[in-house]
Amino acid sequence: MHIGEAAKRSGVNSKMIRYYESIGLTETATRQESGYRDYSDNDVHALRFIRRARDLGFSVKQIGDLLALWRDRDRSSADVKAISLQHVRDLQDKRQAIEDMIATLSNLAQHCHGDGRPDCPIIANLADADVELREPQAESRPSKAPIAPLERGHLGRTSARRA
Amino acid sequence: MHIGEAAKRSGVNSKMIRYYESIGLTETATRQESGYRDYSDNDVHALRFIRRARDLGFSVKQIGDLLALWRDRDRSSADVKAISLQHVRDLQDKRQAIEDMIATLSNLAQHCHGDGRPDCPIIANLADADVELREPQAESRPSKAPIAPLERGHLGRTSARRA
DNA sequence: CATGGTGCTTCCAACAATGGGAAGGTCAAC
DNA sequence: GTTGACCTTCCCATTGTTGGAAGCACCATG
Repeated sequence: MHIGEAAKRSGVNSKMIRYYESIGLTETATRQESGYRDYSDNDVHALRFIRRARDLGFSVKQIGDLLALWRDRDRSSADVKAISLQHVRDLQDKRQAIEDMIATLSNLAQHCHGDGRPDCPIIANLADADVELREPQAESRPSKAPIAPLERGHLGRTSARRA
Repeated sequence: MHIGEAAKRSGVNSKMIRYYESIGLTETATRQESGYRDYSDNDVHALRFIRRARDLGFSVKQIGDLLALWRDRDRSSADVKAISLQHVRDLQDKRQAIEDMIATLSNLAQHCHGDGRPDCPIIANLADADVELREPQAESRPSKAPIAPLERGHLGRTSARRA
């Protein structure tokens, strides 16, 4: 079948199929006389594998490893599990980083009137980290370093809403 | 002060300072006769603002908006809040996507022996989404679509561990 | 047969944010 | 005067994906 059909069946679009081939993630597709790439059901199967792995957030590099293990009938499930668990740890780290951001920002936003006036604890905090939120309480701890430095790196365009 | 000093004080490295200027996020730095960029305490203040906003996961675009509001003495806190809350929602979406991945993958991993044998529910599921995990229970619902399609887009190199 | 239209091909660019590095200029200290 | 730290600009790489242009293949209908 042609690449378009393979794309439809696998859920990986033509562009990406070619890309995956170009980086060696998939094997070089056979060609018809026309020059068109030719795909088998097996190829589609592999593409779906890739698609699912991507949906689980595996990197292309990791998927390469997983594909190799998939093809290896003598694989150890331990190897697969190791890759997966490492990925889970990475995901947990990301989640933690995001949760910290959410916590800080929600807290700041909660204390923002959100009206026509300029006073805003969010801006104030960005402008000067020493600006603390004053809870309607007694204690006014001069705590520094209010915002978690956390991980550097800032999550790609993950929330690419398919508008 | 020179860019290196500004970098040290702001927590934004020289490379990024120049980048932020190049994309118009910060104003064009004044130059000394030598051609070196010259920074004031105010400039450093702005850079720290940017740094904190980045730590909260705001995009450069959003930071541009926030900076404009910061400079605008007549701003409405509502505008700041709106940007922030939108960002919180984006973060929550990302968190949700990540949590779904974690849930699926943890579940699969939990059912993987992780020994020397090749049998592996993780690989099996990637290879064929119809492969369901059989809980030691009675019901065997033929549920399809086990893995959430979720958002496309796959979180940048967020977990860039500072080794 | 000519003409479309659709799908395929390759190649190049862009995105976001950051880092690495080359080739060269400036400045201060020695 | 030379060394070394710092600055300058410019290009490249990253990650995964998308967009587009220019050109060929194929199949339809007029």
